[in-house]
Amino acid sequence: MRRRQAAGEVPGTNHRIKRQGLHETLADSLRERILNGEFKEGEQLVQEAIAAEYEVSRMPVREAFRQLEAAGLIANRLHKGAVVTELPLEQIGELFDLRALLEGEIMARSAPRATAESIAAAAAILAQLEVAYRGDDMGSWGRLNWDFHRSLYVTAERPQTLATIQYINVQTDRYIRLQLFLTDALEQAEIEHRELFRLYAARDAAAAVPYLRAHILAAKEKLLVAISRMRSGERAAS
Amino acid sequence: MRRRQAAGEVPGTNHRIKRQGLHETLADSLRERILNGEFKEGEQLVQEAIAAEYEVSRMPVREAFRQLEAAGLIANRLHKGAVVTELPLEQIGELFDLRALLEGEIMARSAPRATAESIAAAAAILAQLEVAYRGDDMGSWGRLNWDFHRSLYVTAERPQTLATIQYINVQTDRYIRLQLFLTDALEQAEIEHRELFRLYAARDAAAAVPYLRAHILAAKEKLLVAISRMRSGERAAS
DNA sequence: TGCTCGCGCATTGGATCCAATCTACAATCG
DNA sequence: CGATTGTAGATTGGATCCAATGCGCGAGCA
Repeated sequence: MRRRQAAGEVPGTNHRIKRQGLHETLADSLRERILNGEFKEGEQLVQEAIAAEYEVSRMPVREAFRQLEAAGLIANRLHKGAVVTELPLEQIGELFDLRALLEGEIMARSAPRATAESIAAAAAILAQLEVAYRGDDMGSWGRLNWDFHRSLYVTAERPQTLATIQYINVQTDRYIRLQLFLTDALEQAEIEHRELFRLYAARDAAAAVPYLRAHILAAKEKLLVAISRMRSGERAAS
Repeated sequence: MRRRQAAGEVPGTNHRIKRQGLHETLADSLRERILNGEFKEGEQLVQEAIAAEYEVSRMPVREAFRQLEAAGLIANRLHKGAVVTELPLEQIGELFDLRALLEGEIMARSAPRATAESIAAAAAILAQLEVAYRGDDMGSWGRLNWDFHRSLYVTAERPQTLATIQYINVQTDRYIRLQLFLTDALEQAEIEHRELFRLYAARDAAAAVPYLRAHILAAKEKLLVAISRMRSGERAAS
């Protein structure tokens, strides 16, 4: 990228452009690649290599790395490079416990405040989610899954809680996507999503909260089994 | 800092040195200054000015800014500089609600697991805290206050939960320190800390959890009153 | 043969230079 | 006289260069 052409911009068609720095675009791309499992746990990321791949200097890569570090996806060791973080099994489980706690809490407040608009918005995302599901489009499934959950929470008007939940969801996302590869949990998730939406649209917080918690904790159990199998398999292979 | 002398290092006395990059040292210093209220809400931070003040180039400042942005203390607007974030009153309250929820949850697990060592460690920090209190040393009081709370939680062995709590505490810290200036809440906090420690040392989770929650929520109420008074005062003055 | 010291390579951290962009103010035109 | 445009100053974003650090390998010595 020698002379300024900010990624996806086409000068003639600019109606609503992105207005974000190169490093941010980079961070988005790298985050997606980590969450999709392209960069595996423990893998080292070399600034020079990434910079060459995207045809930029190392500078925006450095800044992107800092953002990813703050998001907990990589760890920067002084003068020793960055590695994709690897979470022990208990901590993955702990993240799901946190989600059950926080998402339950926010749902208790958001469901009674559901509006016609918020319900329509959630329905639209759910539809996209099912399309992605049937199309085996795992890349967008991960993002849409979070978008759906989030669409159920916005009416709570709790930005700090939502931000905290989002942070935790980023961490769990890559393991969830991994699980979708390994198990047939997707079908079950689809059913639960539909029920979750139904309860939200009915503004039935008393039913939605325990259902949501069960949804998250069930995903936790399946996931932990899948990961522990996979990891012990890897260990045996190496 | 023309030729390499990493801030606080004295070459002859290196037993356990910090091993951290300049940008990290900078981030620590700037964070402390924001939390202490030296940089007020909404105030703009100019890279060049900070760089000149610390006698470094703008580069480590840029990296430090990114860390602070990730911590939620400043906001970087593209080509428009960084400003210290300002939270609306409701969101400050929300942060305290989150703390009550999460710290209560972790205390329920950590108190029964208290060990002689963890109790001794907490007692030591509590002693330091009271020294800082009597010495009117507000700078270290802020840090010690968090250290004390944290020392009560380590036995829960929930690193992700603890990290989340820490993140939220960083946000609330500057308002707490502000409150200490404005009110006489310190004395009350000291009493509650002592009681909190007593319950933890007795491994009485059933009593400690509600007491802790009440401790946090009481602080919330007092703080919100103090801040709303201060802000309306500022508005009237301007 | 085994251990240690030192040198060289790989990689990151920091400094400096240049480009891009935002703000504000002023000049010009209707 | 007001609106709009152009231009200068300020400030950040990106590129390139240099310094520092960590690591591995091989030479040299006991």
